[in-house]
Amino acid sequence: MNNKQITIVEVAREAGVSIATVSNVLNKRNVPMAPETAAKVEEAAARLGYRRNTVAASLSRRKTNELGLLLPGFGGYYGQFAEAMELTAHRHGYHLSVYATGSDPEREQRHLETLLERRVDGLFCHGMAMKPESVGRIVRGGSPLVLFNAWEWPEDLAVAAVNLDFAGASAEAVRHLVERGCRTVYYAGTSKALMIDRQRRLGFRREADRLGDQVRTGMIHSEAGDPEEQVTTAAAEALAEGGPVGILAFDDRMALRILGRLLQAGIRVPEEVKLLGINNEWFSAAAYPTLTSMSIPYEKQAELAIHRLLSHLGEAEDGKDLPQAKGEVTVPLELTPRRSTEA
Amino acid sequence: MNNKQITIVEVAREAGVSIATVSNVLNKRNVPMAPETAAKVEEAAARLGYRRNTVAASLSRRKTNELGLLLPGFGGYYGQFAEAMELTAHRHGYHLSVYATGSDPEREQRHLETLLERRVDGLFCHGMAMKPESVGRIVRGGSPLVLFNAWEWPEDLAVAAVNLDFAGASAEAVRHLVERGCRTVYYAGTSKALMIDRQRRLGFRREADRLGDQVRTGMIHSEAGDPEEQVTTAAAEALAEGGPVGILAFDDRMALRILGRLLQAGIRVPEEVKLLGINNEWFSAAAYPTLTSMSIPYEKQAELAIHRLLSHLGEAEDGKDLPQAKGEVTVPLELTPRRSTEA
DNA sequence: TTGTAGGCGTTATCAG
DNA sequence: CTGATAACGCCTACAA
Repeated sequence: MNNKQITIVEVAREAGVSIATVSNVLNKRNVPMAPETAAKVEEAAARLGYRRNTVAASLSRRKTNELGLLLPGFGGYYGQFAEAMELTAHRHGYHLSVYATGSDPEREQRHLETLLERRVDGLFCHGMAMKPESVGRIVRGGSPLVLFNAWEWPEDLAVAAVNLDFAGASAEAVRHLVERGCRTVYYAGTSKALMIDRQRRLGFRREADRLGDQVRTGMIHSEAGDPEEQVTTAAAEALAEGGPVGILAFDDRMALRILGRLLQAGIRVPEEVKLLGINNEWFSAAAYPTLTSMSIPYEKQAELAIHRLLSHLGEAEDGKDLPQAKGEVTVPLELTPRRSTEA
Repeated sequence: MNNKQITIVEVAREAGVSIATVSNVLNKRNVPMAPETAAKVEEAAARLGYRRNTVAASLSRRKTNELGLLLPGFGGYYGQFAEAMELTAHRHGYHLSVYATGSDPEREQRHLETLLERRVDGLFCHGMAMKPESVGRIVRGGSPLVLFNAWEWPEDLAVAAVNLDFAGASAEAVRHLVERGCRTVYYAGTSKALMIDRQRRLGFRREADRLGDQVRTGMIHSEAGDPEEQVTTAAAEALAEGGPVGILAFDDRMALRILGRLLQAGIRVPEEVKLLGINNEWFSAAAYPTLTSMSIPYEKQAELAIHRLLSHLGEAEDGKDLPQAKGEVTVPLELTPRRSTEA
């Protein structure tokens, strides 16, 4: 930070007006004013190379116009989502800063506390690593919080929650596989402790139950070892009793890894095994064969979240008339069929 | 921002001391003090739920302890890099905020201006979309700037530049392919206008020249159409005159796409075509066959950059004795051999 | 239409 | 060791 900072005081002196006038001109406030006065100020500011000091402004206005977003990481889905959030926030006049926690409770806590101390106007958290009670203790009385994919979280902790409908997506995926002729369908997940995995299992199970004995199902999780390995073996065995076999992977990354195993085992996709993932990342269209996936409506998610936060701040732009402005919303994914599940 | 904020004034009243004392104990400043006074303050702060207001502190200290990082996006390499930067910054007592520009000059400019107005203590930019003159005009007199992968940029604009040695990596890749028996080697790039692509071409060409007629080379760019398509056709033709053929892709993403095309065309990797990318992203180890790549020393890059910035701020932690603390550094990549280039 | 003055919440300098 | 008090740079009634 420069020591010889130019302030509105200098600009005022240079322009021969008062600091209030400078402030008004520079912030384009609609106070009546002689055009020449404004011009004088503009020119003086430009000549001096004046740059607004937001920290002073924030302190004075008790508002920072800054938002914070906490994510487990920047890669894949999260990165895409962060960009959508950034854009949406800006469209509403806010600046969004993004941080990664690496799913580490300590890093998460540090970021939370720092942002609260910075008095951000709002906070978005995706996949919290900390326990609800700890979050509550930290966040209480601070900036409002909007959560993502927070099923089973206490209502009063956040002003809203925006959840992706992973359960619905899983169900749709199962249907898709069965419609394509799969008599056996596997879900290859990660840890059963992960909430996003639980949601997928839930939808998978629900649809399996609905389908009854039209289809045999199996669920694989990482607690029992390498899921890619397991599902490949399982699929190979099931194949012996008649195919094709369907596999729903936790996400596209896992789908890609499974694809590698299948090819390595000499199993043909989609002829013998049909495979699909979730997230629709770029490589799903690049892989060979291309991977069917469930895509995520990033813009919608972001718009929903920011709208809720702003409406909480009392800045709802009506007109839009989005669903109820607090509580929990569920956002559906969309099936994007590709070669890996073709008939 | 809450209206009924608890300030050190209330804490001071509650503890029955002055605000100066509160400030001292809360910031653990090493002023001599009665332990009981400190305890009283701590307790009062806890009881009242006091939370430090960094914006006021920043204004007063003329220092924010905040750093900003601008990236084209959050995905892949950039995301990994951002995480390393965040961690490194924290290790040095700073908080790093990350922003994506989408390689859009306007978004980039907005972020730059916002961060400058926020008086961040330092700024990191990776792959600027704006022209040097514009950046100079905006940044002048503001927070110090460290650039990444900024070849041919004016010296005085930034306090330092940390560049990846893509030229060297390309050269090493060519050598690797030739050693593995490739008599024809292609570089599949993107736009020739992209600086990071130019660097790769440079190294590729240099090594090709050095090798003389030991090897035939070809360079492909997106200006002439789909590079994945082109390189696949070219490789198929070259194959007719004897293989194996080597392909160095612009990055792992392109390598994965090319891999898909090759497999689709029935070309065997690595038997007929040997393929390698740059960045060593996660999927390079997941693809089938696994992809050879050049990995990036994220931590080193981050440490170098932050160290330079801090040393510019006069906070160099000596001892370390890193190379000269300003100007340009070049960071080498490291070959990570995998199946796709095996003999 | 423009100027004055009192915050905003902390830090830091000096006396006591 | 502790407590006033003047910055820090800007905003915003309220006055002129």
